[in-house]
Amino acid sequence: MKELEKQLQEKQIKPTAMRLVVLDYLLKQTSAVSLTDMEVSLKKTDRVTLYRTVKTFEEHGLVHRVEDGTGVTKFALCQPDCTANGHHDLHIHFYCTNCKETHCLPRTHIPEIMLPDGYDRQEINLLVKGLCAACKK
Amino acid sequence: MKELEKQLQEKQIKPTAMRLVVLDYLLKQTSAVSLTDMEVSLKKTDRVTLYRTVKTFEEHGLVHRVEDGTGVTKFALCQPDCTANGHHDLHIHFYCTNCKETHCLPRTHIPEIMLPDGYDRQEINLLVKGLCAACKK
DNA sequence: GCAACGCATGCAATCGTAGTGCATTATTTC
DNA sequence: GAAATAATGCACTACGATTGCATGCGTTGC
Repeated sequence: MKELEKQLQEKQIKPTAMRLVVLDYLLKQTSAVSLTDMEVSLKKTDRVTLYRTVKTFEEHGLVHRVEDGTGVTKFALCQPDCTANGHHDLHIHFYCTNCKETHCLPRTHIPEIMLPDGYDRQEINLLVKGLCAACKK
Repeated sequence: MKELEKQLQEKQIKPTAMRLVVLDYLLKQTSAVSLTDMEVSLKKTDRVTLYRTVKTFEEHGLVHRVEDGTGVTKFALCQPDCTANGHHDLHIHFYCTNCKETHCLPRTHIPEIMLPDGYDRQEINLLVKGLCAACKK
């Protein structure tokens, strides 16, 4: 359990009981989760507290927001090199149209994008939809 | 005005008064619009009717859905080669963090994406966030 | 040890968008 | 022109995001 606390403190997040529970939960996930997912899995937790917890995590570079086109915001743990100053999650997000799960594909990288003159890039979001490896079988 | 009707009929959409108004509005836009945008601009229109109108348009390949990470669905006219059988809007969508507008960049194209083994691609969504040409000045 | 402070938590409530059901109106077909 | 079909408008529901406020808890200074 000390390990969890350490992870929070490395990101300058005070390790409260709630936060440890949420971090522990996130570490166990294989796909990005919505607030509702968390709320259902972690009984006895208030939705708003979860909302603020992941918000804190996000602000400190521990989780990143995943937009998968469902209109529901999902969250997943960041790569270790993310900080409060900026996220570096330049990987592909994959939404499976069958199982409805959204996976981070951290081994992938986003190719160079050419923008028209005058456009200034700050962030890139690449979402691929299709069938995941498990559902394709 | 006959021109508008023709555009609808080419996509097998019956040209009603409402639909002509919506198409006319969409043709005048330089960025993707939300239902609320339409509702505000087109007075006297019911939100649900708009909702169903763009849904019809989408099903017939006249408009495509734009996901810009704001959680609000936006719509923009398709390229001419889209049909009811499939959209071919493989261009970049650009969300300006300053003016909050979302532009289609039809001249761009999405580079080849390498997915891990087992993943089956059906659709790609590439969203770039930053400053648009107008806001960068 | 305790008082004061700040931050975290939980509850209630609000807001905005998406979506459905149904009655009414318009349009097409014969 | 009447019947059938499709489109429209209104009422209402569902749900996620978000804020305000009161309470709880942990830390610090004395």
